[in-house]
Amino acid sequence: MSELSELPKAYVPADAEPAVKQKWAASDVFHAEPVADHVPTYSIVIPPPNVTAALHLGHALNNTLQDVLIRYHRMRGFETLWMPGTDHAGIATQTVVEKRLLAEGVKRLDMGRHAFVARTQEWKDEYERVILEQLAAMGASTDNARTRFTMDEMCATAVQHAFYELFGDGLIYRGKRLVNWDPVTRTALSDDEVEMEEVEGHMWYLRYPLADGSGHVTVATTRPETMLGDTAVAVNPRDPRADDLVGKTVILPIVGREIPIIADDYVVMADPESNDAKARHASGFLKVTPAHDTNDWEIGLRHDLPVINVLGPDAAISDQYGWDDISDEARPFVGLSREDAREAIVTWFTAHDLLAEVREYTHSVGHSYRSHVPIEPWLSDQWYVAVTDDQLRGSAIRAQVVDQVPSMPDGVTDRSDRTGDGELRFYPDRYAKTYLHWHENIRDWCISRQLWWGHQIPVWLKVVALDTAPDHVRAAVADHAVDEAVLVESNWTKAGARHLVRKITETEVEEAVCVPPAATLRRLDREDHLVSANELVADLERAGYERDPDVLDTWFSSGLWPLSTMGWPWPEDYPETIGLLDSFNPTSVLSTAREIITLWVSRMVMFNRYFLDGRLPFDDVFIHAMVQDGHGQKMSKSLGNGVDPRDIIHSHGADAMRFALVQMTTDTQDVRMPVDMIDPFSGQTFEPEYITTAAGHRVAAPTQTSPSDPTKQMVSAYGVAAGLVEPTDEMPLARNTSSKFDLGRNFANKVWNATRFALKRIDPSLAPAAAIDIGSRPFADRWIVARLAQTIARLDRAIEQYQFNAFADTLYGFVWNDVCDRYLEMIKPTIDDDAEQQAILGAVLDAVLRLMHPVMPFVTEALWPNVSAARTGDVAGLTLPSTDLLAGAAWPVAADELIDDELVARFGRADDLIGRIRAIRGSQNVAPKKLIDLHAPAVVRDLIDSVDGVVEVLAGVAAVRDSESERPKVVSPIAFEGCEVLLSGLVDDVDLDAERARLQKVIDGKTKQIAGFTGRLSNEGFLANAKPEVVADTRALLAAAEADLAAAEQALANLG
RNA sequence: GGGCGUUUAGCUCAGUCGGCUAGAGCGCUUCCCUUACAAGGAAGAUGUCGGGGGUUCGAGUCCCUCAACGCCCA
Repeated sequence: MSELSELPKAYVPADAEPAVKQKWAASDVFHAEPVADHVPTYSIVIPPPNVTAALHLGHALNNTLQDVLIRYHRMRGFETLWMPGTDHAGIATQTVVEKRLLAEGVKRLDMGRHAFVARTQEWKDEYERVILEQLAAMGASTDNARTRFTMDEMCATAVQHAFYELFGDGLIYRGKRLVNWDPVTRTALSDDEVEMEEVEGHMWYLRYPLADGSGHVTVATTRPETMLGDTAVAVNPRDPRADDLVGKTVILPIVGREIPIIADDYVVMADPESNDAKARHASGFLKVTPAHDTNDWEIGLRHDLPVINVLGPDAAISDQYGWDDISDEARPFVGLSREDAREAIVTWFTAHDLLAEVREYTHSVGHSYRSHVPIEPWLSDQWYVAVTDDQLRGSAIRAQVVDQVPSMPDGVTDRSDRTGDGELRFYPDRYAKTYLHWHENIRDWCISRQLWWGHQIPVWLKVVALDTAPDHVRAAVADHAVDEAVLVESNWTKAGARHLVRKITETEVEEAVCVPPAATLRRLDREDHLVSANELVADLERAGYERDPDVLDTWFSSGLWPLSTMGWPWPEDYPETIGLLDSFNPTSVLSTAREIITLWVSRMVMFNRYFLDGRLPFDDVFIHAMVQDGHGQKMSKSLGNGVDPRDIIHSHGADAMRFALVQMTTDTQDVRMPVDMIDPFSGQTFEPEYITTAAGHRVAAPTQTSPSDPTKQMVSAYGVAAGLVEPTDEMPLARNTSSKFDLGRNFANKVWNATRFALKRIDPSLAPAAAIDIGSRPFADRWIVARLAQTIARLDRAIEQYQFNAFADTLYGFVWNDVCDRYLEMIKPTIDDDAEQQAILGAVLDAVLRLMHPVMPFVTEALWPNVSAARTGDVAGLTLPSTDLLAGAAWPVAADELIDDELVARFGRADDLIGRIRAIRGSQNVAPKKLIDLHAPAVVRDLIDSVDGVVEVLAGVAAVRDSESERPKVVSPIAFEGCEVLLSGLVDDVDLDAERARLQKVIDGKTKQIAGFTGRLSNEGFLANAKPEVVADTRALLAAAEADLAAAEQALANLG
């Protein structure tokens, strides 16, 4: 017995985890280096968590799954890279920092850009540290030396280079468009940052008088305040009233503007009987406000309508942004918020008897995912990526594997033999459709954000009058319409920049010069090669250019993540990244959540393929479940209902958390996680008080009363996340926990104790000389090795298919049921005197730790030195090379000949017999230690003999006798495989009535079964159509059931 | 409005090619602190597989339909 074997009686994660973490940190086992072509590699880039806040269990789930894949493949011998890092998360981080500052009474605008960015940087530093700590605490085996941040120098170079390339290729353009404007954060949002919410609003019916005084038309609108910007009234050409009215004009009330009535198919005709609420509420006349509604914008384009913007960036009525025919009547409305303006305008219409009607109307309104206020469609200059170009959108679709997307949609060129075409696979299958559908309906991507936190757009702008513009600029825009951009050659391009010009009005031209990153500029073959990046910028600014103040959408930088983290585009500038792209991009798999398919997966595929000649950023995309709280609500940073993984690690240990998360990960279902709290005063677990927020969410009340002492209070994680309370000494933070993790905690403890058992029983001085031929061993040893071999194969298959739940269940069943409940019990009587069995136990346990390691790295690594020290010999065919660290150990390999289905099946029969005996013992309350005798016919005795004492040990049988030659008086009979088996010596006096009742129950059950089988077998259709082996199986089942019935009846008769 | 899912034991969930005599963990009941483990062991009870219809020799599984819930997109 070694010194190491003195393990505590229970596994205490908090005692074991720090030392294990330290061991890993001190080694380079998680570090990956580029390798030669023939060495297999496996790689994942972490979906970089936002530095907005700490991670919750949703992140814990995703990162655990990645770590399982990473650790498994590392053990399989792949050169394995898991690239860690964090995301600056522009708008999200800026919003939380602004909120925090506001609480201190400081406004962003007062503080200035530089100071604000510095403050945000501090926030980022803090949360980056927290997040990396959380990842380490959960055991994530990331290559920490390579940790990146989306705004660090390496990533920033990639972002600027990518922008420069796309700009030069004509795939980035600037244009005046309606954007999704968030008037609170005052930035444009991309389509997928807008959340549609049902709103119980109104439909207002406004009368617009006809200019010729012949009456009026009634328009229906949910947004009366935008009427100030109306430039037409539209009617459907099929509407019977259209013929009369189209061509006439109306006088826009308040404003006095004369606007035309036009015909457009888009207009929904009024139909009070329709199923469609829109048609029921339609008046047939649509007010057209091109500046404030995307559909109206389209109508405006079709009919060449003026665009009159009546709102400012704060969504208040304004005459400063394109409204120049303001009337005296309209002037009082200027400056009103959109809400006040709505009220005022409705009042005005009522007062002038022009409000025909008001109806309740529920409709969807886009809201900012960040500030949660309604989005304002707003006209402004923004940068776009032309993702609808076939080089981007088409390439993203062509990447999909043929069996998931057999044919290309209209307008997309077919797949070719280009690298990456047809190689991208989604798991589960169905998400291939989500991805496809998104790209079918994609629009150009607005990438500018009016923020300070992020990658500032590397473009310098200048507006010049068309007649004073340089000749080459005038010539370039001559043939182009307003808003059509064109690339030109100029002194700036000679210096390495790229130069885009467009008319913004008939008399003005905007020049945009895109400057490459210094590292790119250095390498350019250019005429004016002496100009540095700084000088180029200085020259531009001297020439009157100003840098665009906007920053890029966060997804622009995260879209480059698999490239930028590996040193692209100039790895030689960062020597540690040389060779990474060749070895590890494409990465093996991207693991992420559903909603990320559109936000991120798509962009990574487009960018990676565009910049690396078709190469994919990853081969597989695995979409994992969403973690919900106990009320079925998604856990999210913004809702504040997320559970900090450190809370679970505190209550259950990292391994328990990981195991439970893996075990819950199925293909179809989201994970529901009822959350409890721990009373910091007593340590007691309790169910918190819940409240319903204004938005209708069920969350833990910000303050909670101690269940152990009603005078004491504590604050909830929700309260803190929502900024409603702060923990203090009197009111500490209550940690969360959940009984869902008990399973994992118990499992870790189980393997801990199984190891304790083995260490006590293995004598290292008794080492067998040679590798053990398992065929020469008793049944128990042969069986457990066969089960081990079977288990390895099943685990391999589960990983290959991303079936995490199957992986966990297979592991759990093997370790708990087979190794602990069966094998350890079987060998107890023999192990002390059997050196070979000790060696086999050591090998089995060694393999168990390896198999469990990807899911439960801490407890297995903690036990590893002890188990390694207790290895006294090998089993032939089972490859378990020794290593210092389990994290760097090889995945077990079992030779094919060790898989033995017959052995496993035979044990199944024996175990069935054992179960029946144990049931009798249980029902008669026979003491566990009391041995009984068993009387059986030859066929059963043969089975018992063939498993070498296993039945005797596990069922507490002293002797197996021939039931045909002697029959004891006091017996309990059971039916087994059609034989009557008798047990004696259980009790002094058998309760005959109880025995009869028990047998009668067996008889009833068997009779019912027999009826079922007989029915099936007497059905000619079954005999004719069912597969022969199914018929044979059914016959066998019937025969067995009939034999059991006969045996039970015989036994009943024998009882007298 | 369109799409994708889900509905199986009190709870949380498995159930692959249709062969099922429907499983697991927790919880519950009984017994046991048996020298690895009470975070444990042995045994036990609990099911209209959401409702209805269909295909099939056979449906938890396939099809249609209804209902409820969730997510994504518009």
